[in-house]
Amino acid sequence: MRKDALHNRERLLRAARRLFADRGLDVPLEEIARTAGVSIGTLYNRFPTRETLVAAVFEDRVATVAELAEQALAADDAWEGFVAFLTGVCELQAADLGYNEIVARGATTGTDTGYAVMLRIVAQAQERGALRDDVTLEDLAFVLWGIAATVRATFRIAPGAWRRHLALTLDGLRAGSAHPLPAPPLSPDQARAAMNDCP
Amino acid sequence: MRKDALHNRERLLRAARRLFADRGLDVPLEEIARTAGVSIGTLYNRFPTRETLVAAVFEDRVATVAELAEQALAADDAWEGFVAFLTGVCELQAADLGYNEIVARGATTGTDTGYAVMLRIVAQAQERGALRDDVTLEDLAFVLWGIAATVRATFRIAPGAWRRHLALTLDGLRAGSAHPLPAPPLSPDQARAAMNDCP
DNA sequence: CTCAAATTTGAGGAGAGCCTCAACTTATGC
DNA sequence: GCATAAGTTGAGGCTCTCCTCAAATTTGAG
Repeated sequence: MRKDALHNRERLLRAARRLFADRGLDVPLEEIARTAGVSIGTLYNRFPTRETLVAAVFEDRVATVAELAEQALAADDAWEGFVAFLTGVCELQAADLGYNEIVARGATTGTDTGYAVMLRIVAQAQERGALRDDVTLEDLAFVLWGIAATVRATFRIAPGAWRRHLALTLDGLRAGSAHPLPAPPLSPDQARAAMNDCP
Repeated sequence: MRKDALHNRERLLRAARRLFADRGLDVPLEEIARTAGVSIGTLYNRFPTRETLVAAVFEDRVATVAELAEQALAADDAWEGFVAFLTGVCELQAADLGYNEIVARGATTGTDTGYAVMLRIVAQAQERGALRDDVTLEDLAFVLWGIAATVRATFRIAPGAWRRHLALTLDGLRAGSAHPLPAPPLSPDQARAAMNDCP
């Protein structure tokens, strides 16, 4: 790749990172190009679709979440680890509206490795008697999804307000507070499908 | 109002009711007019803005929710009443994607009477020791908001799946399972603002 | 320095929706 | 019936965003 091309790529990523974080994933591509000081044509040269650009911008988050997961699994107290993981994911969302929308569109459960790690977190927390036995990873995904809505809503007005919502939800997830659940859990495929073509 | 005008108004409302329920509030107005067998100009004659149309279509829901609230307040078991109210609101959403989006845009907390009634439900459930003392109506609005996301996602694929999410959440709201909350609650105005200009 | 390959550029076509308004049609009181 | 106010119509202008492509420019190997 030629050096000017690489340079423009960097400028585009910087601009996109900033705009996605502040205004979400639906910023007009033309605006990203303008902010980067580059023409719309160049943007399309480097990133043929919006999706490729989004993927490039949020590439690093995959590693960050994996790291959070490792820490959760290594924690002495299973419940603390579990809470720290969920809190960490929410903090990522609270720091970046774009990442929030990625979660809100179900991309989290999309990656296979991410899925596997989260399964282990749930399993460990349940084995150690911290997390109620009847929840599945899919339940958790929806619960987290709901909190994502609160994170997004309070993004500007009251950063940190989502911590209350998370705390309330966690109190319902503790092993001690379990009451019978009224319906069978969703299969992984069903959950993925539901989140991906959410109206 | 002339009789043909009234007739067209009815046809428009019928079409809008159906399309909003199936596809949400963002259906193109031209499509509503076409479905109603009427021109776009007529739609604009009857309903100058999308908002007036939406308001007319969902007018009846206000009464329905008030009724649910009355039943909740009259219940013998305070917790049962509280649960029935939340369940009822979710069922309304599950039956109508348009109403789901209205809730998801925070219009529920908008009406003053609705607000007052919900305050009474919360207060009563807390006085009778069923609902944990540290939650506010605003907390509840966000929680319900989160569940609305699940209702919307599972709308087609797994109707009823949201009942699990609601049940988990309720287990966190019971008086018995309360652990300290990490942040101060939002004021009513803050909550309203957060929901109304949610990015 | 030269030139071909790589890259950039931005005007413009395409599609979706919103909304208006001047010309036409219909209901209704007299 | 008739006049007229009320109502309907839909083509067309407007805005926004996406995306393409032929012409102009830049890079870097030889």
